[in-house]
Amino acid sequence: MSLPKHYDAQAAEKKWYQYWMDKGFFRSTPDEREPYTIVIPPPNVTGVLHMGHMLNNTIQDVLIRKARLEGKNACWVPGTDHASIATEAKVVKLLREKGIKKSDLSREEFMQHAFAWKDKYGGIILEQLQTLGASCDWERTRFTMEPKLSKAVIKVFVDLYNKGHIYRGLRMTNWDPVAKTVLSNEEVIYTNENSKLYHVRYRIAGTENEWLTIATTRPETILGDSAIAVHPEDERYAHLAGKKAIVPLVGREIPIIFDKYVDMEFGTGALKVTPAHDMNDNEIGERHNLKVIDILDDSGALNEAAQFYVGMDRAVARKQSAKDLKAQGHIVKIENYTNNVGRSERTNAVVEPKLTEQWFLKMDTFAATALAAVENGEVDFFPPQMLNMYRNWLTPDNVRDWCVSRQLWWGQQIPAYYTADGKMAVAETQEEALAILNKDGGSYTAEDLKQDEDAVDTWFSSWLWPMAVFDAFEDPTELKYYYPTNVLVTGWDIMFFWVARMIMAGYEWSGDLLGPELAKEKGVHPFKDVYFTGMVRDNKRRKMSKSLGNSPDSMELMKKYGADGVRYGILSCSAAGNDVIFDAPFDKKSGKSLSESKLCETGRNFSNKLWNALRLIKGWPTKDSPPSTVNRLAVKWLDQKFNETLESIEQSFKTYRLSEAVKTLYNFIWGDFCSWYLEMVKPDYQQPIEETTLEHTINFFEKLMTLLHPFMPHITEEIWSHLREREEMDRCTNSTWPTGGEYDEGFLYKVETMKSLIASTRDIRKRNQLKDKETLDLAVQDGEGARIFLAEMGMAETIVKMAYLSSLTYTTEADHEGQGFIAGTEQYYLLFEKTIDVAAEREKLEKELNRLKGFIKGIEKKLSNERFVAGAPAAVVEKERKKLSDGKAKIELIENELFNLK
RNA sequence: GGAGGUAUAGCUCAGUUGGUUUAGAGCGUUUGGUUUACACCCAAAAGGUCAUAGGUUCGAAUCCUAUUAUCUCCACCA
Repeated sequence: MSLPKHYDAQAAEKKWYQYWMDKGFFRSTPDEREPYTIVIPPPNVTGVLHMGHMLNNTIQDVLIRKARLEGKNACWVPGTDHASIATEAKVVKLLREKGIKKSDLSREEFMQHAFAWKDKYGGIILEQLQTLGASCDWERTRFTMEPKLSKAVIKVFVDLYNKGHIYRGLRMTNWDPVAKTVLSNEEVIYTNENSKLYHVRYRIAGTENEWLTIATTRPETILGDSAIAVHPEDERYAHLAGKKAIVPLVGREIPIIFDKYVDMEFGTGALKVTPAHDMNDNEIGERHNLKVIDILDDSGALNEAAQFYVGMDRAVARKQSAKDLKAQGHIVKIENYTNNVGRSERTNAVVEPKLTEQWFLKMDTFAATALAAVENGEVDFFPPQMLNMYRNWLTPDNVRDWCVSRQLWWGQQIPAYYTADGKMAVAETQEEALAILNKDGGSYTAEDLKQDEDAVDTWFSSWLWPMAVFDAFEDPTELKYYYPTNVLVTGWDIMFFWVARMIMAGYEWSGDLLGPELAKEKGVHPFKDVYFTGMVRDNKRRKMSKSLGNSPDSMELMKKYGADGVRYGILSCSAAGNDVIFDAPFDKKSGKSLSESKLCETGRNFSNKLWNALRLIKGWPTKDSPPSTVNRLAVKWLDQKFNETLESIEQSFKTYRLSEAVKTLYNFIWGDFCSWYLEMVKPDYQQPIEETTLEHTINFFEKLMTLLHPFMPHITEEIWSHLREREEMDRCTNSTWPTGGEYDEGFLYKVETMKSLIASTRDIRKRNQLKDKETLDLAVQDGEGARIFLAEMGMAETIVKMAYLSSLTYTTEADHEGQGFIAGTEQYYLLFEKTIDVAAEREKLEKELNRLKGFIKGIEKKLSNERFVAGAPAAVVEKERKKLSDGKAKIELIENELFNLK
């Protein structure tokens, strides 16, 4: 059998993913095993896989695959989110391109278009996740707007309403006067625009020539003024307490009020208050009980209430009013000014603040519950400092009621029904609404009812996700097995929008669904741990985004480096919670990101390294004879080193330090296994290896593949299949996670000393232009330390083999040709004919001597401090003493060497 | 304006409750290599006053305070 020189990731990845799917390895149904559950943060149904998804889903896959290897019932539920605003915007845009206006369509017609579009283009991202190797149970794929999930949303809305948590109220919203609709915050784009700041003077009522000057960018709204506000501590205006001012043009008298909101530094320090047309003015108006005078109609033109310029557009009215104010002597000055103007994403119209009726969810008790859940440790955050941000958001001062209504069609329609005569009922169905309305003898019919036009906020469906994916609101059977989920993996940017709200929902409903006993036993939190990933940024620290073009094409990356290579690349640079700098270079011409990455290249090279280690082993003929001492040492060492490494990896997993875990494995496999172990046991060319040593080697390789499998599933599966003859269900994917064992730190340290000894001989060869293969003699200064060190089984033989020596001998001579060096605490001489550059040699040794002396001085200072010896743990003191004696031994060696150098 | 994070080698980052760390890895750089597994490789080297200034401690990259830089979220810019 001959294996090609390079590993073909493309072919292997496709083959194995199909195999896993065919064998149902990712399928999960409740059984007697311990469950390990993750629900995917549902990506936007119309989205494509970007770097953030890759990071996020690779992490989830690592966790779920590890759990599967540990024999747990691993269940990873995939799905997509309907993302109401983004998707509706896309559909509206698409329809517009076809010449269809949303306003010409009925709700039903629009929804048909939207669903058709979703069916055609939606879900691409799920296929892309499969390319990445995501081991989701695809039979469980859910969508936040599918009928069952929508039903749950409606049920929950009604429940909250009946419990008194939901109310309807007026709220300042962003009004698009062209589309004549309310916009969500996300649909408003703010840019700095040049405008003018008008300083307008108002006459104080009851005076002839006393004025108060305000600054405004919108003089036309003067017609809707209800007050003038100044800061309560502003001495310039203190005398105006209780006075009134006269609004120019209309001549209305308005109070002068004092409010801390006013910035004394800005303009004149006096602010005109127009509660109907400004968010802040509205709040001031509420505090001071001011009249709300709405002077604009739905299209942004002035209405009757304005008295002047009626029917004129606000922009035209602005210029006209400025002209008129000037003519009447009210304009003090006009400045050029740059301010932040919000425009509609859809129509580019300047957004007008407007009061509209919205639905709200009271947050106070929910917020307290969600905060307590994390503070008392029922939910743990990783990294833990994320709790600070969470606390800050959920503190009562910062919590605002959640506006759950959105002026959109793509979403669950709010289950509120109105009658023409102003009655309202909230119910899951129209029939139930009728029943409520007719309870006291009414006689409304279905024709009398009009359902609320708005849809609920997308988050109002996603907050149920961990319960809804198990159809908990219809039948809690599966919930009882899988809930609470083990971990949620998500970005910290949606901590408040999503994470906190899922916790709220979990505490609100899962207790009832699970029943009191189970709820007590398992808890009602939706997940035990939350692992916050960082944002993926480019090498200029900008958030990767489509519009910037700074995100590499994820599919291209996987094509180039293999899914395993990309998984390695993205994981290795992502410590929990820290932002991820993904170093993809830019094309200088276009400024676009190239689909290249050094990190992914490292991952691909790693796959190739593994592949070649396999090729090496497969090429070895075997013989039936007892293992050599070198091979016995190699096996003993790697076995213990494996145990040590496994322990460190387990530790990293416990705290979700996945990048640490994968790097540890990388270093162990590449460095210890390939560069040292395999080189140690490698037979001479075309010579056989002992069967027992080969068997040990294959065992090691197998265990390593299982450890690496969660990170790089395809290559490990491929290698697994070549290592031995396999049954069809005997795959790396469902192999068994290895258990650790004992290791002797002293022994491992000895081997490290051996490694540095060998490295020193290579360094000396290189410095002296000696060929690596040229065999030389090595002499070690005879002494107890050297005798003990070299007495270790196989040690001397391994040094001879790995350092290309002809012999390793003890010496007592002080003077040697060749080059001396220290390894551990022993003095060695690599022997060869050499003219020694005494000056250079002395300089090098003296440098080292000085370093060591400083080192010793520090330790001596420490040890001479009684408080250290008394206060520090005994083990620490002992370690310091060892450091001291080793250091002193080395100093002595160097001083001897210096003495001998003439 | 409110809040939070980050600052360690040229770059990207580790450094887990302060103590075998006068500090590690990968990439990059330099040097050597036609070693029959791998040049997607092998061997080796150089490179850091741990942002700055104080403090706590027997001991600080690690804890505290201030400063500076930088990033993010929330609110807003009359």
